Amino acid sequence: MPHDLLPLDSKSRLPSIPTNRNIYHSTSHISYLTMGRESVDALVSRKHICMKGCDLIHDREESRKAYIIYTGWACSYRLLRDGTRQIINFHIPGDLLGMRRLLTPDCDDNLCAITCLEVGDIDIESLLSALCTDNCLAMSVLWSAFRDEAIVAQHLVDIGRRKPINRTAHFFLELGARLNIAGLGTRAAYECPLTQSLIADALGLTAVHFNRVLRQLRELNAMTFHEGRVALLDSGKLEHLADFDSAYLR
Amino acid sequence: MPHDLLPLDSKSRLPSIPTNRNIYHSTSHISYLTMGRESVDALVSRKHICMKGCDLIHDREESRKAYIIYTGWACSYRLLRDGTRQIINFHIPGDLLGMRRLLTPDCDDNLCAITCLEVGDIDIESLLSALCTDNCLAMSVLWSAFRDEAIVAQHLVDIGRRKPINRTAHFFLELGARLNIAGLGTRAAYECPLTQSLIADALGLTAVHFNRVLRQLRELNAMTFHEGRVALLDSGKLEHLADFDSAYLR
DNA sequence: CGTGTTCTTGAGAGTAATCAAATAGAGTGG
DNA sequence: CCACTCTATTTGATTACTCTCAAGAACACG
Repeated sequence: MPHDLLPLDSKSRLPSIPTNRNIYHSTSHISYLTMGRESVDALVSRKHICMKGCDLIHDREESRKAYIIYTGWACSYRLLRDGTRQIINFHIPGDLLGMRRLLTPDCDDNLCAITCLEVGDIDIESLLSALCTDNCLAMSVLWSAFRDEAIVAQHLVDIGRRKPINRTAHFFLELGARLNIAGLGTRAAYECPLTQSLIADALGLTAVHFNRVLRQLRELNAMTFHEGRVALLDSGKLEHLADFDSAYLR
Repeated sequence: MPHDLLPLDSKSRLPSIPTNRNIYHSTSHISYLTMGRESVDALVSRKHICMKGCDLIHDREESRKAYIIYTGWACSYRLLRDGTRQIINFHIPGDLLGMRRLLTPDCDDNLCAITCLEVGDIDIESLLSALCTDNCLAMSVLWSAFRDEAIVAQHLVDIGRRKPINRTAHFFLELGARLNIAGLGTRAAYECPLTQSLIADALGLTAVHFNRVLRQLRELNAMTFHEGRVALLDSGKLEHLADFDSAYLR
């Protein structure tokens, strides 16, 4: 057993979980996801295609637009002075992008298309005025903001306190759960157009070391990531490594 | 010169910053901070005191309250199965707490009082109904959510890609800037009731190593942290170490 | 068939964690 | 006031891990 594997019995330290939790949750999940979507779609002024590798929003550039992804993957990231990059979040179809520019238009995040991207453009001015009259929309945007914050906070915990192998297991489980909610992929496998280098930059590792971690996971028969396809061979093992619970995604 | 100091000339890689940025920003800052505050205060059903070390919100417990801090410090954190802790954010007077429970009531974050805390209780149900009628309030809550997300994202970049000394410099600058906005502390010094252990848990370091980093900063004559007081001896040096820009806090 | 990118593996260096122990301070009760 | 306890801080020595550098393999693309 590798050193990084947490002992199973330490699970007992977790506080017990109220049984009504999931019921409460699945209802709020469905309503927030669906109720705002129509209002958002109504705001889309035009669709456009963004080629792979292009920045949707570039560092500090004043932008009067937000976006919703129809197809393709994107990521938000920040570049440091020493040339390294930290990826803050990956974005998949259905995600709202650039909402933070609504109120703080000069935030530092860059937004980049990982694959060729089909997005709907949302004009910030009309979004702002729509927020004032459409409560469904406001709640939906608020919900999306809280969800993003939850994902980033989870990501922070991952990088700050988990070892690379646990971090990596968590990453692939979270991504799988998100794709599942978006109707992409199955419980056992999904398409993932990210390079090892991109994921390493999200996990705070070097690409070289991330590659070694992937090998460890492969040798444990826990999962594989090959040619843009993730196969979750043993979700139980992965969930144990990752200490994973998908509740925060809903 | 220590190895961790970034060369000054690498600054040139940063894209240029539009000149109108600060003007735009200071206006939006003032309006969002003030305009929602009255609406929030109107929602406070009662004040209460939370003793140092007590949890305001405990892991997964169903809570129907959010809070606003009047005096004292708190932190949101998550515990891992192996007993380690990651602090997600520190909270100072004026901050809204537990807003995420509004829409996702079972999130994992714990909220703990670091000092004796004086908070205003906000009932989630009345907040939800108020949001539907009061646009000032809705914008204020949204603004607070985006700001929290920005802080956490910044924190993520810090932990993921910056070395401990740069991370630490960034932490103390950010904290100083936030306290300044809240009307606490000066540009050169501020009171900070956190222990080294707490800060280490926020920065993803061990307390031992954080202590060594503090010594490095002291030996550089950049800053000191002693007996609950932070002195920023050389902000220029610190800002250079941290690559810091406070725009995201406004 | 070359060119560039991504992936993979090895070897060595440097950094942060761990383990251990001493010091300093705050608070308590005799 | 002083011994005692508990926590926080400080320092040293050692270990383990992750990064860096380097180079080869696999693959896509024009």
